[in-house]
Amino acid sequence: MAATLKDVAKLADVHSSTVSRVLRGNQDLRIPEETRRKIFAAAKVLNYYPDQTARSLRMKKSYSIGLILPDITNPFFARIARSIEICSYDTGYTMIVCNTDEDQAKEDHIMNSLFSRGIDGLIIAPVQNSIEHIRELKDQKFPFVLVDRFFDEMETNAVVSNNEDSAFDAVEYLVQNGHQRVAMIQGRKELYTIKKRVIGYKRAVEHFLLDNSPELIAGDGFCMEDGYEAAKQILNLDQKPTAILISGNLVTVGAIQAIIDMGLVIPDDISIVAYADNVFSPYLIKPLTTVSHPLTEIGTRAFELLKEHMESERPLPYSKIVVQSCFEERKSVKNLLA
Amino acid sequence: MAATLKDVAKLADVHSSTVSRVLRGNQDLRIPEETRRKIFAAAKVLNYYPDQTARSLRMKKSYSIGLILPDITNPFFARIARSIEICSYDTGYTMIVCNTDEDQAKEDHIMNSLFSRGIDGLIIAPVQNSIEHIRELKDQKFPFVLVDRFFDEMETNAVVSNNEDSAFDAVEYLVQNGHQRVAMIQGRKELYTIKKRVIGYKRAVEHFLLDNSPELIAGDGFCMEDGYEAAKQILNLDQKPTAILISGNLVTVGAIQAIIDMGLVIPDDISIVAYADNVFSPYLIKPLTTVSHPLTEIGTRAFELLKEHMESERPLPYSKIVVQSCFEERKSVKNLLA
DNA sequence: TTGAAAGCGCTACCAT
DNA sequence: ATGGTAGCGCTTTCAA
Repeated sequence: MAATLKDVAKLADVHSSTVSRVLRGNQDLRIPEETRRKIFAAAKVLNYYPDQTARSLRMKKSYSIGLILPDITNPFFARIARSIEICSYDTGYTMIVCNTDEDQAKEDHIMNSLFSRGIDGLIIAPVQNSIEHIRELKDQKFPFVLVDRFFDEMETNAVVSNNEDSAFDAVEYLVQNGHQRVAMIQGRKELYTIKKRVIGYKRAVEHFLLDNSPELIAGDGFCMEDGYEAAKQILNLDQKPTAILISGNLVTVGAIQAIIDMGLVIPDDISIVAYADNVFSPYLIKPLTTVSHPLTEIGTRAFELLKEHMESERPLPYSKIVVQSCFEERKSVKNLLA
Repeated sequence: MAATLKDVAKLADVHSSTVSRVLRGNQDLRIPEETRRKIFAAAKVLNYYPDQTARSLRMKKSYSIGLILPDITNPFFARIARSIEICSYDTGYTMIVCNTDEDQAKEDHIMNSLFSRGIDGLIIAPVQNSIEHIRELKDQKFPFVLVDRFFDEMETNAVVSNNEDSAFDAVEYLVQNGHQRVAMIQGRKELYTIKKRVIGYKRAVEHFLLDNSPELIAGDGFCMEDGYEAAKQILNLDQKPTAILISGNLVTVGAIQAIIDMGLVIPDDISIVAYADNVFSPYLIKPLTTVSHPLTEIGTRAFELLKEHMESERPLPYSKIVVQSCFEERKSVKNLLA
């Protein structure tokens, strides 16, 4: 059995409240060196570690945070989770990760379970089929930060990427390389980030007067098969595009596979720009021009923002932090003007 | 503020202990339907959720488990973590994941922190630079399960793969395809699983009377660069091998890159069998003959074993579960006999 | 069938 | 400078 404060107190021949004070290191109270020494010695002998459960109950603070993500198996979220974990570890918080699989009911259930466990704060990439439980967080003034996703209709803390701009920029880059017909394989349509990318894409198409046929936007879902099918569909159009903007790691692999299967060559026959994570790129043999997200920064800033809100006496104003995507030029885009 | 038992009791006009009994659903006590109804109604109205912290303190059981892994960012461990999380979620446990980065000091610290949080059990892929803290778990009769790694000198619960056999089998497969000089790029040398694979490889080399030059074993570490360097080194030997057995996802990518850079073609010039996870394979464009691990099964069985031990009244005997690797034949091995 | 009371281990307040 | 004590919210005996 683990030693308790009382055990230490008995061994050091003082009262348990004194032990608590000494071990918590309350500076302002001057405690004789002799007493401190006795107590530390006793704690050492008994290998005393404070019972966090009791502490949490008493202090109404658990030094733990919740992290709710779609799926930790996705390298994108794994990397964000990891950087949050590092921050938590460094500052004495314990992080509890849960996965929703994009299931709203599961998200609701997880949130309740985390609350009954007394988390001090929450970081969440919400499913976004419902907004009520998030609104309740606001109402309760509970500290939380959204990551990767945002509710445009509601002010909250959030750390998100500039998806709309990065999609616009990607198309602009293709235009500068002489492309006039640019397709998009979008990934899961109803997702916040995807919607933003599509908006950026459309804005660019309009702005640069590109071919705006609706068939140029295809795909739904994040599996390899989704990418494979969408690419086939697009490349079988009468008016084939010269370039494709692709969203999603596995979608990209699927699309490349389709291109190979159709006997086409990147970038000679078709140019590619992909939203693909840096964690993912090493796994690919083909060099790829990519738009990627600063995942470590997203995690770090989300944690810092949360910490600020958790440790503030009074409610703080919300911050929406927009991090910049990173564009990396590699040999998957042909310059048609050259 | 969250509602407490007392709040519910007041609203339902009964004592809090009665509420506790009813809400815990103690069957054996017959409580009038009327009372139950009142209590459930009150709980509903107040949106009551039990305070797990208080419950844990009282019951000396937290319904939480710890999971200590090298790095959740590694798809191998991410997949194991995910399957354990699913099991936990389904059975009402909360899982706390921590990463060691293969740092023994960090592992020790994490274990203490998890204990002071009152976890009921632990699943761990240990760094293995030290064995003392694991021995202590045994001494304390604390429920724990090792995954992926094992201490040959100590009996414990564990779920591991048959690395030695799978390496032997992989070499045998190459022999059956006519290969007589088989190299090995080993990954991080001092790792338990790697040592086992090397033993299996060496046993096969001896058994099938293959070229046993020590230069045929190369590499140390799990980065792409490690794989790249090791492959170059091996392929620059005077007596080049005809096949390589590679350990590690990124190591494999690095090795393939080196092969491409040297102007060689797989499998025409060099055959490859890789220890690569199924989660990883989709990311590769080149088809690869692989040895992979049943990650979901590893996680599931580890959790089930842990649960058995956590919920048993008396200490149970330890189980070492060996799961079978999966060999998948694809077009990266040339048949020299054909 | 239900209420009263003790106590899990800790911290913080009030004494001295 | 230190001890005593109350109480966080819950479960669980013991009484009635």
